[in-house]
Amino acid sequence: MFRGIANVSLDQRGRFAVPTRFRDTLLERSEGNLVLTIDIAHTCLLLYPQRDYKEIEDKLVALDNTQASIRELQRRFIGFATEVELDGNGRVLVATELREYAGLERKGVLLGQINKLELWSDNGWRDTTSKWPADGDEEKLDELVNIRF
Amino acid sequence: MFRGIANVSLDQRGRFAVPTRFRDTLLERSEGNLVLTIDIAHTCLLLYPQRDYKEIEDKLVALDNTQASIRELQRRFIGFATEVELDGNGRVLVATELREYAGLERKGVLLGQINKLELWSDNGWRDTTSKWPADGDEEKLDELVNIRF
DNA sequence: CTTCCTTGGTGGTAAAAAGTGGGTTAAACG
DNA sequence: CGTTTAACCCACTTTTTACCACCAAGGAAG
Repeated sequence: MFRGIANVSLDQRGRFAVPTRFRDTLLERSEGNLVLTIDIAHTCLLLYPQRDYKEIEDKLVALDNTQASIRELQRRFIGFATEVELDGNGRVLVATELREYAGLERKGVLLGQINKLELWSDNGWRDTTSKWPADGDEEKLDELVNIRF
Repeated sequence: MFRGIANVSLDQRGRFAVPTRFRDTLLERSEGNLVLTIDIAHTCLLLYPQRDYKEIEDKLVALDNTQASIRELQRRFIGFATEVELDGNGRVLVATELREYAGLERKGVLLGQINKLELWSDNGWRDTTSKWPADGDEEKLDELVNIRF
């Protein structure tokens, strides 16, 4: 599945080339059907093979949406979900609304995260990374997880 | 497994030769499949035989990632994980993003740490080592572990 | 002590692959 | 209908990567 980091650049039309390292996995798993949506907790976008997206969407739809907060969750995740596919050169077109959400202009960062790829604007990514490693991370780690790295 | 320290130098492309002392172990255990990622708590990189990496990744993926801090953890560890292999001369290529994270330029230090190798920039390593041994460490040690060195 | 040979480390080169830009056609939108 | 947006495709440029060759150091043998 997906792991690793890559810098990408968007052209004037808002397209970016998916690095080949991810492309093969992507095509194999999705047969070309991808879904791009927003991350409901962070200012980045998420690119899923369709089947992996669907899995999550199904769970989300099954929730009790008389609750306003769940309604809101569905609205965002599903509302922004856009079906995309790779063009002949392995590029994905990012719709204007999605670019705006993530603050994407010319430069972005693509992160492999197992079942999906995260797409950050260069600025957004810088902001996130600049916060770590932070002092005390090690202690926090111990509280969070019990993994020996 | 891995132990010991070695100085390495990176060339213009960011490659470094794995000292032969580590190389044999590395190849034997990994069949050439290695994973290089960042240390989530320190400014150094970690080089794992793939199977040892996978073991950790699996645990990490199993965690509940609706928690922001866990998500962040995955983002770092998995997001930077890059599959690498030794070239014909026993070298490893360190991607630009990883070099940046660790502040790696021309000189580095490679440290054996049982299941992985740590790769520090010379400066990063100097900073770390300059902080120890500190007065009182012996007392702290007693609190932490019960080992007679 | 000197020379040769082996082994590890370094840099360079050329071929292949990946990425980028843009022109043209087709489709959607107002 | 006119205008804008997206899809498709072609061609160029840049980057990557595999491979080769050289250099330096260390050890063994004469």
